[in-house]
Amino acid sequence: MDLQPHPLVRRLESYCPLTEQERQVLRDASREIADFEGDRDLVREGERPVNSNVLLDGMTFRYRLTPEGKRQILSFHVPGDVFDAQSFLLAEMDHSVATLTPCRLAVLPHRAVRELTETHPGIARALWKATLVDAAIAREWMVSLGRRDAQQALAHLLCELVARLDAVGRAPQRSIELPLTQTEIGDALGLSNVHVNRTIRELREARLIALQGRRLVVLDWERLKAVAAFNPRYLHHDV
Amino acid sequence: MDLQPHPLVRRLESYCPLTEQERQVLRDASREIADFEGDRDLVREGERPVNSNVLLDGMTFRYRLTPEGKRQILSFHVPGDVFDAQSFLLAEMDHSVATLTPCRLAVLPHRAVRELTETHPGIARALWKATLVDAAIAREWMVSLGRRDAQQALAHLLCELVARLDAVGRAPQRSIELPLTQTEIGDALGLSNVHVNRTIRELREARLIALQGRRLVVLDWERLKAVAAFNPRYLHHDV
DNA sequence: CGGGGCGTTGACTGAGATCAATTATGGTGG
DNA sequence: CCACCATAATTGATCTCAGTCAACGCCCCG
Repeated sequence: MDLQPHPLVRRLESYCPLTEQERQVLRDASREIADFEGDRDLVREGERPVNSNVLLDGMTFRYRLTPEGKRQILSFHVPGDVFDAQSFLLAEMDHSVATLTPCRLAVLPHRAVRELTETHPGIARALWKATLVDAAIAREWMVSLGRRDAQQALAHLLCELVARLDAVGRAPQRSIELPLTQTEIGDALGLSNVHVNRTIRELREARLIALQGRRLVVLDWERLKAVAAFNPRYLHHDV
Repeated sequence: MDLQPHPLVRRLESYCPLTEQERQVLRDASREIADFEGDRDLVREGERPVNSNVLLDGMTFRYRLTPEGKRQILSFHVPGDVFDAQSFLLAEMDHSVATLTPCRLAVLPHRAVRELTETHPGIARALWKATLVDAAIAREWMVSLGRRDAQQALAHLLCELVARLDAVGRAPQRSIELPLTQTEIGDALGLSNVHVNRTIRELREARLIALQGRRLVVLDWERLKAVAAFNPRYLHHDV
């Protein structure tokens, strides 16, 4: 029993039980660590990466740009997330990935992933499941983009980030680091930065949240969840 | 060489080469066929299905309902799609699935999927890849919902459906069966049925499409793609 | 032939975008 | 420690795309 288990092992184990041998080969395969500064592309649309990555520390996001220069943010990633497992099977990137903050990654060469998954069906299943949860999160965002108003959508995003960070021990007292500009929040929710500002003010004035600088404190979790109609089922946290 | 290969085998083979043995066990595992009428729920949010399904004929869609009774359609499915592989690994449904038209399904009991994927890493990889393409399609829809206007979003949806149906031989002359009401199109794109009606008229008057009843004919594929800024990369059709 | 679902159109409304300043804030160099 | 700069947050005024409401027509099916 590690006191601080490998984040990848911890995450995959939360999806499927692993044998001690599987844990060990996972640790071996992800020994290579890489550090990146904040606000920097890690992969770009159209590229063909040769590694997948596990986020160990920091925050990243996926995005697409339209020809008119608009940006849609497709997901945010927190420590423990395997944010580009898909590049192992889908050769060409259909979106870009960038850091929000300085980040530490564990590098998983596709070659190693192939070997791991062919030899250990349990690892394959756990990685597959990780990508399915990722897809479930994307579907939930579609509901925000299509059918929730600005206040509901913002509340929902905040609930989700608190829940996901809490699952990796980074939301003490429902307070989290939120290294997002209002423009980035807008690009995630399909809103303008101006409207995000006004919507944050609404939530603040309703005493649901406190948000200053990069720190979010949820003041009234129950009411925030109610505004968002937040049901964490889609995060598939409890097995 | 089958003249009319099993749709599941054909689909998975387009993702990863399979051995003759793998093809055979896939055929064996999906012998059970089920038929359903149109406009009927196949699975509901919160349920724990014991089968996955391959769509053989007809069209289905995923959706979520908000507490206010609004509906967001999350995806459409065409023959060959494994539209709920996720239920194999994520016990509880986070959305519902319904038929648009009368449908024929091949039933894949989770038990069989587990055995297949544990014994045949190639099948596991192909099924995994199918769910990754599904996620890529969801991400592309997020761009429509968040950052495309009604005309761009509608054109993009039509391009996607034509491209996906064409890949399974069901879009001769860029003409397809489109068994969607304008309300359903709106629920997919985050628009009202009224606005969908007006947007269809725009595309019709611009002589980009002809749409009567359930038949869509693309009159000017190049211009329709241009309006949508449609780049089929995200469908990952060519290997 | 009558009714319900769907498509179509018009009139009005509204949530959120855009434009344009102005005011924090945080990092930097002196 | 402080002036300086760029970036981000905030606010007000105006505009617009798309929603809502309401009516009517069409068509299929019983």
